[in-house]
Amino acid sequence: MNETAENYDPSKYDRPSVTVDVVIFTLIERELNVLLVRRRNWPHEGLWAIPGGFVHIDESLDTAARRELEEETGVTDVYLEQLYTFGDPGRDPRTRVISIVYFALVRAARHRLRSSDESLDVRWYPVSRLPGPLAFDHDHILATALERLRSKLEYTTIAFQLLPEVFSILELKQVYEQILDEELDKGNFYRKIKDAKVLEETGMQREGRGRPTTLYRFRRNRGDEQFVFRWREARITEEGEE
Amino acid sequence: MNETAENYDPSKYDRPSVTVDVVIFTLIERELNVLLVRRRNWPHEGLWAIPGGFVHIDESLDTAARRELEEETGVTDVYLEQLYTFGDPGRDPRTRVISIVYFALVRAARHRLRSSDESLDVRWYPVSRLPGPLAFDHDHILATALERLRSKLEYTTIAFQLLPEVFSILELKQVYEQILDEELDKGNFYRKIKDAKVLEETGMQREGRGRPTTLYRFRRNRGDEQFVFRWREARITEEGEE
DNA sequence: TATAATTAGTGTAATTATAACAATAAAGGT
DNA sequence: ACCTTTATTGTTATAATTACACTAATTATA
Repeated sequence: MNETAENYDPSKYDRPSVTVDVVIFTLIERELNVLLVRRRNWPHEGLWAIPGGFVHIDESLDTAARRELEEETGVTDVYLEQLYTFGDPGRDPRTRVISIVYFALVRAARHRLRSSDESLDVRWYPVSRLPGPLAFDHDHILATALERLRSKLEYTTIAFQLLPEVFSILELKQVYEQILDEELDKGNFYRKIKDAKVLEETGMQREGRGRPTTLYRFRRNRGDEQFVFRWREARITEEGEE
Repeated sequence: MNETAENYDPSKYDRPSVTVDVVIFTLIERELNVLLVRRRNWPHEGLWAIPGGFVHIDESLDTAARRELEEETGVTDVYLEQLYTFGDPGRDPRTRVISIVYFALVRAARHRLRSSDESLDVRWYPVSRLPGPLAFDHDHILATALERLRSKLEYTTIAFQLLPEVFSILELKQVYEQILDEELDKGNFYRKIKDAKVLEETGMQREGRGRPTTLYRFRRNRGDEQFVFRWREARITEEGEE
């Protein structure tokens, strides 16, 4: 990198602006929702956008993402990973902006949302019912985030990050079904999850009508390390025979 | 993003420098090699580093990566994908530098390499025999790139990008073995590759001692789209029984 | 000319994974 | 008693994975 940094002349090369944006997902009423902010100013005033802001000069990218996330939702302990960096010239009509985009999963949301000076409004939208096209290239960014979420669901345990501390296996199954948009077999799901040994019994039960729901907790490895286990039950479709 | 760009004051926030670095892999004598440049100046003078440079204000990140790649190796038609963005403050002692890192696969390399003003030397190194620790956080970056390469080998066709236009199945198998660092079964490999229908016979053969080698060509989908097929034969190891 | 060497490929069978769906179990409510 | 609800286990067919043995085609060499 920067083999030429020592003879760098700021007037020779303009530096681009660098922002972090965070695609924040949560479940509301069993539906996958994304946090959007409504723009107050030009360009795209009135359109909804993915929240974000400038990277401070002395903070890491991860820290910047966590800060943005907390500023918007107030939540601190969440799953966060870097998604992709978007930097086409012209994606922002004001100036060259390079956005490092993160995606975050927050637990079932009853978070106070705070709209800032620059936004008219902040709210959750179901990903299947967005309020029209988003600002900038944010439709594209959101599509990328959804793709990553679906793909990681199949070989990691990120789904747990969308549920409360304590949950039932049926609730977990519903998360998979909602995000992958397909029905899964009850019996096979139970076995698969149990065999993966990623759950821990809480001893608690939830009662209502019917057999009481046994409640589990996600068994953390150490720190935030993701377990690796492969879900499947969605086969790769082959091209037609020849 | 940039909800605050309209009231942006350049003197209030310093802008970080933005570079693209490119981890360039190739096969030399059946071994996986990476392109490194030797630093001429402070910091880390004399150490080897991953090539890269500043993003021009009017070029996309992909374009910048391709430009860097061509400046270093002269090659133009290669597989390139964005890897990750590294931006910890302090990773470069001179100033805040955010590096968007790409990784590239080039075909068996007999490329003229050009060392620039800022580097003492440019050359390929086998990834298993690097010349000591690399400059900056480049050991970490290289490890990330290798991880991505290995992982994508298992469910995409990127391995083809390391071979010449025309190759034998056994040569392809050797690429997998070299990169995954494990032996694969000959018969199963033949079947798997043939069933995937990603190869096209060239009609050509290569003769030597033994049965003549039939030569294939990678059957492109359209453009650069990667076929998706899953290799496997490396099982996820379970934690010990309980 | 036989046979060793080398690369290419097919056969077979055990094991494991996936998928569909049927059946049983444990509660509370009516 | 039996209906409803959630939690489970059983069963079976099909498909994928793996290991390893075998056949095929050619050139080099003893």
